Amino acid sequence: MRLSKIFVPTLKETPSDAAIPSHILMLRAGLMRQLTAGVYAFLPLGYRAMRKVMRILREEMDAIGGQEFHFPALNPESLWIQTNRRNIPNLILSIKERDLVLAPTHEEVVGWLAAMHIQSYKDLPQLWYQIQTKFRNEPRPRSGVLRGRQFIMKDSYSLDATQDGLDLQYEAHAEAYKRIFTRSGLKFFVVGASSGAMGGTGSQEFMVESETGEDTVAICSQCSYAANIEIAKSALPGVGRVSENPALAEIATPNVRTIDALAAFLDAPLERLAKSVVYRHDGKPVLALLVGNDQLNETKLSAALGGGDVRPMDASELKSLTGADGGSIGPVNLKGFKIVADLRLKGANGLISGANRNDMHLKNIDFDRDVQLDGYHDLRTVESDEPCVQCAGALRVTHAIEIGHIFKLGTKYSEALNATVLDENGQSKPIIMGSYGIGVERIVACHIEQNHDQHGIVWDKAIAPFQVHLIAASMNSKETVLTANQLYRMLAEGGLEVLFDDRASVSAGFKFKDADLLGMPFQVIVGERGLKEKKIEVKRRATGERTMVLFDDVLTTLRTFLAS
RNA sequence: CGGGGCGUGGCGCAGCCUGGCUAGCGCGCUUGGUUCGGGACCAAGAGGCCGCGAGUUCGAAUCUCGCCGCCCCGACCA
Repeated sequence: MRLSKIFVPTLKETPSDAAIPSHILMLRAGLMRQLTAGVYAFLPLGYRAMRKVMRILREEMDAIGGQEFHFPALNPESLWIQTNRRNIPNLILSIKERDLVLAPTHEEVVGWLAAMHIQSYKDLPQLWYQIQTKFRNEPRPRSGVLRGRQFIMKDSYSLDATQDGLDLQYEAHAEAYKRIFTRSGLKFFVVGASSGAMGGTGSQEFMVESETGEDTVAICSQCSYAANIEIAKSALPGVGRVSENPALAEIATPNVRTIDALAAFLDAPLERLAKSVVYRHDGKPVLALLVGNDQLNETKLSAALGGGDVRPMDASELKSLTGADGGSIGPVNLKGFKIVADLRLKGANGLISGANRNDMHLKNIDFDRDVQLDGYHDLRTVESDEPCVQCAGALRVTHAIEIGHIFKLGTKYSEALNATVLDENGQSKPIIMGSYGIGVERIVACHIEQNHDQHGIVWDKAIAPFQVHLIAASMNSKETVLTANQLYRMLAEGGLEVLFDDRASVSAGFKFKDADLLGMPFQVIVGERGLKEKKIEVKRRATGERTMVLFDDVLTTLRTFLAS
C-alpha cells in the first residue's frame, strides 16, 4: 500500500480524550476514531491489525474442530426472557420499536438452534464459533477500546452429551487460547475465576497484567497458582485458642467505631478482634465475621451462602433490626441473622466483638461456647505477601485486563431453552454447554499497552498491519524515487506486506517520525545517504538497530529477520 | 447512578473569575516560493450558531438556570 493513497490520519498531539497508552496511540497512529462513548470506527490500519488477530483466531478454532457460524446480533426479546437474562442490570441494549434486543453474547441463539436440530447424543459433540460484533449496555465505557458498548468478540460454544465431553472441549479451548495469545505476541497468564451470573461449574480467565486493568488478581511468586481476587484462596492460619477462657464480660467502648480504634482503645491485638460485617443475602440478614482488619470478599460470601445476591445492609435497617449501629454489632445473642465466620476464626476463643448495644463490646467470646454459627467459610480477601495456598510462597496482588474467559456452563441454558438429546437409553437429557470468549479489540489494545515506547507503537510481526514500512527519504531525488519504487515492487512480489511512504509533500524527518509512530516491525529506508554506497538501510523498530544492505539483498534480509 | 473536570475553526489550547473594541495562539489545511535524513522556512489565504435552549443586560464565549455530550474516580460488570 502506498501511504499517499491509504487513509492514515496520524496526530502529532495527544487527543484530550485519551488517558492510557493504547488509547492514545490507537488514535495518534490513525488506527481508529471514536464515534460516541464506547463506540469506535476502525480505519484501514487498525482494521488490518484486527484482521490479523481474527485470522489467528480462526486458525486456532478450526484446529480444535470449530465450525464457524454467523449468528444474528438482533434477537427477539422473548428469547432472553426465556433464559431470565432480559433484566440483568447494564447488560442489554434494546430496540423498543420491535421488541428486539442487541445480543451481548450468544448462548441463547446457540441454545435455540440446538433445541431445534440436535436430537441425539450421536449428534454430539459440537463446537460452534463466530467472530461478531457484540453490544452491551455499559454504564461507563472507558480506556478507549478496553471497555466499549460495541466490540468484536470471538465467541464459541461447546455442546456435549457428557460431562467428560465438556471437560475435553474446555481443555481444548484452554490450550487453543494459550496458542492464540502467544501467537499474538502477548505476555499473559491464566487465573481461576468466578463464574458469576453466567452460572456453571468452572471458569478461567486469560489475563494481561496492567495498571489500567479493572480486575484484581493474586499471583504466586513461587509456583503456578494464580486466581482472580474474587476467588483467590486464603492460606492464613487460624487465630486459634488462648489458654485462659473466662466467662463473657461487657466492656464499655465509648465512641469507638472502627477496628483500629478498638484495638488502640483496648490495647488488644487485631487477632483477637472479631469484625462484624452485615449483609442481606437475597433479602435475608446475614452477619459475616472476620479477623481484625481482614476484608470481606463478597463473591466468596455469596458462594458460601449457596449463591445469590449479596449486598451491604443499610445503616437504618441495621439499627432497626439490632438496636445498635455498625461498629457495635456482634454474633452473641444476635437474633434473626444467619451467622457465618471466616475460617481463621474456627474454634477461636478470647475474642472481642460488638455487644449489639451502642458503645459496648463483649470480651472473652468463645465461638464454640457462645455463638450459634451457621458455618465457617473462606470469606476474606487475600492480600499481597500472604502465603500461597499451594506452596506457601508469597502472593502478589496486581491489576490485570481480561482478554479471554472460558466457562463450563453445564445445563443452565439448555434447560431454559429445552435443548435436549436422547441418550443411549432413550432418556431425554439437557445438552451440556460450555462458552468461551475472546475480545478482539482488547488483544490489539493490550498488545500496544505491552509494546510501545515514547515514539509510538512497536508491533509484533504477527499482528502488525504491515510487516515492512518502506520510506523514500527524499522524493526529489530521482534515484531515490526510482529505487524505492523498484524495491516496493520487489518486496510486494516477494510476498511481503509493505506500507510504502511515497508522499512527495512530506519531509524525511516527518516520515521517520510517522514510521516510528505507526510501528511496523521493520523500516526500509531509501535515501541518498545510503545510495552513495549502493546500500539500503533496514531498521528494526523494536531495537532501533540499523543494517545497511545491498539492493539485491533487501528481500532475503527481511525474510530472515521476519522468520527469526 | 454518586463525585470531579471539560465543551471555543480538523487537532491541542488561551480568553470566562472582573460582560464591551475585528474571538486569539500553536499544529494542520490551501496557494506561491525556498528547503529536503529525525515532525523545515518565508509570504499570502481559507476555515468559528464560542455544545444547545431559555434568562439577566444597552451589550453575553464571559453572568444565571435548564438540557445535551465527552473524559476521569467510584459504584456496577455477561
